[in-house]
Amino acid sequence: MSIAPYASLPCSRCVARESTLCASLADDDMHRLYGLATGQRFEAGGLLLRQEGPADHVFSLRSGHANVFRLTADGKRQILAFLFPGDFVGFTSEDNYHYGVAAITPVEACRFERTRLELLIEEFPRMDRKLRFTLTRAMDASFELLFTLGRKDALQKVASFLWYISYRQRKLGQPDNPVHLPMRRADIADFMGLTVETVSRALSLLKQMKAIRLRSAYEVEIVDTDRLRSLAIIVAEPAPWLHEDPDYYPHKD
Amino acid sequence: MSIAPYASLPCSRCVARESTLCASLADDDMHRLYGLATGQRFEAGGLLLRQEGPADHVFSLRSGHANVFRLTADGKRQILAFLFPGDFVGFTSEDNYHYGVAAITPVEACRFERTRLELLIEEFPRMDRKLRFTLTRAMDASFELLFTLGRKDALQKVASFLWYISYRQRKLGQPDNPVHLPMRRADIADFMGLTVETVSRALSLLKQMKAIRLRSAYEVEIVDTDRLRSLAIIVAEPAPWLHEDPDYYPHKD
DNA sequence: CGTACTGTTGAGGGTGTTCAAAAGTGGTGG
DNA sequence: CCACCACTTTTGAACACCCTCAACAGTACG
Repeated sequence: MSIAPYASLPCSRCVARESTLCASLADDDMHRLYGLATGQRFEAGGLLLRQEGPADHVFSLRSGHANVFRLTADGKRQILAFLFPGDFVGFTSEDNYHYGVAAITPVEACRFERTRLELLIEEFPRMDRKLRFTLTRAMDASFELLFTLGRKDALQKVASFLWYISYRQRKLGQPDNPVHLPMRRADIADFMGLTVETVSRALSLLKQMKAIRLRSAYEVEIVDTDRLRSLAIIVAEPAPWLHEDPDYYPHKD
Repeated sequence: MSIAPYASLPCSRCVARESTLCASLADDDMHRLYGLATGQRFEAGGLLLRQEGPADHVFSLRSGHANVFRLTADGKRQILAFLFPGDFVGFTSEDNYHYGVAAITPVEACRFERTRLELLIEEFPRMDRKLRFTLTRAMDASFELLFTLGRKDALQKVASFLWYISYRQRKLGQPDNPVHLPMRRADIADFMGLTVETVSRALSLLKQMKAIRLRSAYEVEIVDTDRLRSLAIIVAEPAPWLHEDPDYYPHKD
């Protein structure tokens, strides 16, 4: 039985090809990973992973945006991360997810069964390494957010957020200046540990300070880059969330 | 040249033997890892890693406690994690550490050069896997902290903190009830995004509620476990409205 | 054009911070 | 052993920032 040529796989034209999971396989091996993938589409609001559900799947985003969130019984929500094309999500050390993942725009994703994926990884140790590097990046990003939540005021938080989204756009090869926000104010608020009103006020203040201009509620133009950066107290460039560039690490594979 | 028998290595009696890095090697291979290790001691306050310094080393804690912190030029500090015996620290995707690591009690640690460690890992792919699992756990813990910082009030934060330390003690095989705090109030405050005064007030309130008793400033007895747990909101209750969703997987293809 | 949802703006109140001082703790030397 | 000192913790009071509640404005969609 002959193997499907790489060029015939959707993977050959997928944004995520160079990211995380997929990037660690050579063209000739891609069909192995593709064979495990279930393509899925979600409407905005659709749930990729359910909080408290069995932790048996992993997703890789091909297009669209999603958020990783955590809810309590009393209705409080904390968004733990925003997912962009190329990101993956679902690895956890728990038996059940302690977070949910919801699409905030229409999403296309590849779903993998974790047990079968782990078997494949065992066959291709390079994947192990790649995943480790990506998780290390995720930890760096998480530290960044921890600092933001713990030690910045509302204005600094919102400035940091805009800076972060701008950065993510650039990492996807898009222009970084008109910042397009795929999420609602409520999402921004739950990400930064604020309320919608405070987020709105902070944006108005940034506008009034002439640091930004609001083309629409979801389209932000950065006018004064220095001002915004100094407000964000960016000690370090926010590490991309679960997204990998050309290997930084000293040892190539 | 003969190989040192495992029993003669300090590793055979080390707390960290079953943790992270070290656990992924068989007894007969331990000398390889040990050969890369530089034993180091730090007094309380000593710096294992310097924020902004070159990211070229990794530490594994054999004894004592440390914190991972981040400072800004204006003096604000956020503690990102507390380290216990068996923990390791130092992997990052950046060229320079965006955090520092300081001993809060006397610390014994093994220091590894990252480049040489990576070479060893390449030889023993099991280490890659083990590190990945450990990093996944670290991400879970980080998510937990993000939720705490973003969506809990002062009392809940301090309750969560006590619960966490109690948990860490249990995981080290120690009794979990008299909670011994190796860190100062300022460390707790900088971990939970509060001030020392607020931490102190929260502890006094917990004492007044008869949830805890303060044997000394650093020795906390949990009197009312249920009360403390419910304040900490440790496990998010399964949100009912999430389980009603008819189609978990909206679109198959 | 009406409806529902989302975002913005305003006013008042609560929680945590800031500033300040007292009380507790540990170490050193007389 | 006590006195003294430096440091940490606790407690108090006033203030600031963000949240809550509320009303209004903007936008999308039928």
